[in-house]
Amino acid sequence: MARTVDPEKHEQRRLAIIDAGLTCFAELGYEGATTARISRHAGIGSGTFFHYFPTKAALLLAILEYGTRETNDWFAAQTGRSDPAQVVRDWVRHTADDVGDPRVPGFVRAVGAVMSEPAIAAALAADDEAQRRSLRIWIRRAQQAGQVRTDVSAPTLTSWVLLVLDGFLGRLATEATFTAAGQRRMLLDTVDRLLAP
Amino acid sequence: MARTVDPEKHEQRRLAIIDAGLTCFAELGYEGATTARISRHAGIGSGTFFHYFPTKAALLLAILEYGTRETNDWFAAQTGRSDPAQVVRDWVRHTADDVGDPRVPGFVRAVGAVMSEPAIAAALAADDEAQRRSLRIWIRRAQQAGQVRTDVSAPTLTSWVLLVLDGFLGRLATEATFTAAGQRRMLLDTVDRLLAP
Amino acid sequence: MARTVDPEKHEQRRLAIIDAGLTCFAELGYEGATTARISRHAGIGSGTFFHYFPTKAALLLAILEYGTRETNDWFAAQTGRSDPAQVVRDWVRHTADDVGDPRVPGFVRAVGAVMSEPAIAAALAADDEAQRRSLRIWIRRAQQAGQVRTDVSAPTLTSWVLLVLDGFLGRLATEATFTAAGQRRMLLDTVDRLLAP
Amino acid sequence: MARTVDPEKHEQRRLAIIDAGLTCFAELGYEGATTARISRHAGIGSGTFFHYFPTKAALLLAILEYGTRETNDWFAAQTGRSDPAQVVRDWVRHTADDVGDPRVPGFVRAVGAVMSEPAIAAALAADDEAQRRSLRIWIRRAQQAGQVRTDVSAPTLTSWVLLVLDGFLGRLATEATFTAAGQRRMLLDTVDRLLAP
DNA sequence: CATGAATGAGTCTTCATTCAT
DNA sequence: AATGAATGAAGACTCATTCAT
Repeated sequence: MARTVDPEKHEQRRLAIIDAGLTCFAELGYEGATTARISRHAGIGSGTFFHYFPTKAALLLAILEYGTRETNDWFAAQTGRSDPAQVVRDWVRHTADDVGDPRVPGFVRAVGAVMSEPAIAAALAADDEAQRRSLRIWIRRAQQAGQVRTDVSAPTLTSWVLLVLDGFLGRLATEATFTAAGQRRMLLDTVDRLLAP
Repeated sequence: MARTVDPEKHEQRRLAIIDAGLTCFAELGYEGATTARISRHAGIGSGTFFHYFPTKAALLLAILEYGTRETNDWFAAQTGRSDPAQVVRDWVRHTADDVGDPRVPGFVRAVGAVMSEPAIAAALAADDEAQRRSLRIWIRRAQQAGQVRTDVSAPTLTSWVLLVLDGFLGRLATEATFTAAGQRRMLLDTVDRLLAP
Repeated sequence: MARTVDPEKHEQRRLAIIDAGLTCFAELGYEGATTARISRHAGIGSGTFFHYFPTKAALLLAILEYGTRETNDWFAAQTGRSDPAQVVRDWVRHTADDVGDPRVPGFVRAVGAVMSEPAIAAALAADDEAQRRSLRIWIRRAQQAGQVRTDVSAPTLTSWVLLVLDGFLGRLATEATFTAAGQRRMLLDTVDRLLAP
Repeated sequence: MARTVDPEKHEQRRLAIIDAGLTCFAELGYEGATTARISRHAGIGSGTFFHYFPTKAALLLAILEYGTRETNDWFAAQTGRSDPAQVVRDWVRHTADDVGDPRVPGFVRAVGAVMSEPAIAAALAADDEAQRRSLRIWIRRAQQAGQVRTDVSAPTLTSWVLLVLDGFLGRLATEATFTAAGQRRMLLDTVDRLLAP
């Protein structure tokens, strides 16, 4: 009996749709990116889309979860490292690399507009929470190691590191001359200044 | 011949629509905020909206221009001051006050997603440019006065101050516990650290 | 006690609106001609329109009735003439002159599209009937005088004269090179051929 | 991979919409015929309409082009005939048959009012030009064969034959007692009189 | 499973008409 | 009487989602 489903091909297509969604959302915004256009971009029929995602919002959710998982994976890989301040710096660097993908800033802006949907707001919050939780751990350790200022609580410092990364993303989307590569050193310097004891 | 227009009432209503637009855009996003809902919120009929703004996009533009004008007015009022670093700090404080209006962060996110419309993208760029141009002048003066570091060019420093303010706005929208009032001191401290020689 | 109404001015304005309506309907079609535009064209406020005509359709009706009255007046002025065939020819010539006004063909086309409104269909029928009734009398007399063929009934011949005039109007609207002045002689010749015994 | 399109059914439906459009435009005028009503008449959903025609104007255009193509086909089928005057008469008869469809006069009137749309004006002009061009050829041949008068140029005679046909259509729409069948003989006689040397 | 045609709810926008001044 | 701001009903068109093939 032949397998009618090829799980590998299925996953491949799923990723193709996620990729197309990232691109289209970034270029056109959430509402501007029609399921038909995303489907065409992914090389599938307009009805096939709904074999992979029950709704358009579900695709957005999947993209967000994908990002959350990557965050978790990255931090999981740092387990056991001994220089906490360096882990924080590495995370900043890692994020700066991620947003080298020119679609990311556009995507983030696109998503910002759909927070009326509770499911999406929840996913965004979960994504943020994932970053904050992991990062906070290392910041606290860095404080305990005397590498980072202690006049401000670890949760607050964490928010401020994320704040700088958020702003970094925003500038990339706003100023044409502001590039991830060109401003990377300044980014690290700014975070250092923010955290310096 | 009786005058049928009461210019005062007209301006009042125009402002009411702008206010309703700000609220609705912030809560529902640009696409989510229907003209019908904005009209209801402003207490006018659905057709009346179009007596004040020819299109929905024009309302958004008007809100943006309103903000740009306020920026220009604020900087115009600083002319002649002698402590440039203090002007920069005052601007940061002023911005922090503005975003005390809880609608502002939501609005900014909402708008970020509509950059497909060239007219809106242009208005956003103009708004950003207005801030950057004025702020840069004072930052340069602060550099010349030795109040601010000179290892980074004034335009870049300007971008980074705006980056912090952008990120500040973003955090307000993302983290429920992150409030403008509570983080105001930290904001000023961060900008000080960013600019310190 | 001052007269608040100046009947002369009132009639003047009424005619101005009728004229503006003729122009706008001709240029833009019935639906395309908004009451606002007609009012502006007539030099009055958009609300004033409705002091003179209760609805937009009523304006169209008034224009049609104006034409009907002119037709009746013209025929009334021919009473007592002794050469019936010449009266018919004069009517044709008179009509050709009327449609020299370049708005007339456009207006007729515009009106053709609104026959769904029963009131307008009735007015158009009345206008046509007015022409047919008067013209038929003279055609019958011309038959009795042996000036016009008798193998076809007077009512039918009347319809065919009107048919040629209708077609004349249509060509003016369709062919740019077909002008009232240039085709006038041909028009009379064609009617002569149509009626020749 | 299953074919999801049945081209036959697609064409069938397209024709159903064209037919419904013809009926609705004729009865209600261009503006009066809403896409919703046309869709209901064609037995399809209101959104389906736009799978077949991108705009309402495009439907009108399609109907007009359909007529133009029929005209061209008819004349193409006459190639090689030896009695040019008879071809002209046949064309007149053919047209009279076409307008036996009681929707045609209404449709023509309806369309006359939409000449503000340049695309539609162009299609109407193209349709007229198609008729004129083909008809002119045969009229010129008839002149050369001595069957038709030569005191008037072929283009002008062509316009006048079309004028009579236009007027015929108009009368059908205006006078209830004027029928295509009843006036057919008179139509041919009138054209004969118009063209007689 | 894949497809794309079909659907209709929902959007922005227009405009005849009303009415307070 | 004149004005033009206000109104809301209605229309063209879009698009997420369904379903027969």
